[in-house]
Amino acid sequence: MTTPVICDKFEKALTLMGKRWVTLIIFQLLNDSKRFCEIETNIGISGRVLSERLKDLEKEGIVKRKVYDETPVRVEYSLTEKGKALEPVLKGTQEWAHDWL
Amino acid sequence: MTTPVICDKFEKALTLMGKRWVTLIIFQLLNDSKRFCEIETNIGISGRVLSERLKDLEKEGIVKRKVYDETPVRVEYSLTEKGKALEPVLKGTQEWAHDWL
DNA sequence: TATCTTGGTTACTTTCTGTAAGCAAGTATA
DNA sequence: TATACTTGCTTACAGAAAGTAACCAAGATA
Repeated sequence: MTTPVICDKFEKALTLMGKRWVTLIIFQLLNDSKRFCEIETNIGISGRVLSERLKDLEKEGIVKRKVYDETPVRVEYSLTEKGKALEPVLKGTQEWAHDWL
Repeated sequence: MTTPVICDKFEKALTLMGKRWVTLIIFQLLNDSKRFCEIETNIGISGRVLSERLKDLEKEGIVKRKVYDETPVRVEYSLTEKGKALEPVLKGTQEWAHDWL
């Protein structure tokens, strides 16, 4: 008989944010939109996984994708309101890192 | 020529917290110490990985381990000050989850 | 025509995680 | 006495996730 220990929404959030690269990607987009290759080189993620994560985050409504039909094609990623609302969490982590690492 | 985009400490924090199960384990210990099997069943992690994570977190000074020499042996895990200092980050995530999920 | 660009995708390898079994060392049960 | 039972692990193996490198479209440039 296990008792429910954690709220579903909170558990989902923790699982979502706990996936590798996710917080780093969101942090990249906090201040301005960025294109695929910028994020890729900035955080050192492989293109295969970055593509996967951006799709997931878009599906979650955290990131939005805008295609500019230039040549070569330009794709800009940015945060939605839901994504921007994560700023305090990241800032909190930043403070903790500053104080304790 | 890539510019350094993120502070080392912050990146370390994000990588640490971004590892699977880590935030859920810390959340388990926020209010009281727990023994191995409690954490295991509460969050549904495998014993193999829980053991690995607790060792890492102990090495980082986030979790402390206390052995009670009973039979069968009892081992209690709790947060250090450094670990407790993560509470605002988890609370922030909790609020976000409440507001946006 | 050959080459370069970006934002992907695909196939393959390596690393990580889950599953199940086993272990020590006392206690309780038969 | 022998067997089973407990916790907190560890080990061996299998499956899932991530890294690597090659490739693609489609237009711009040399």
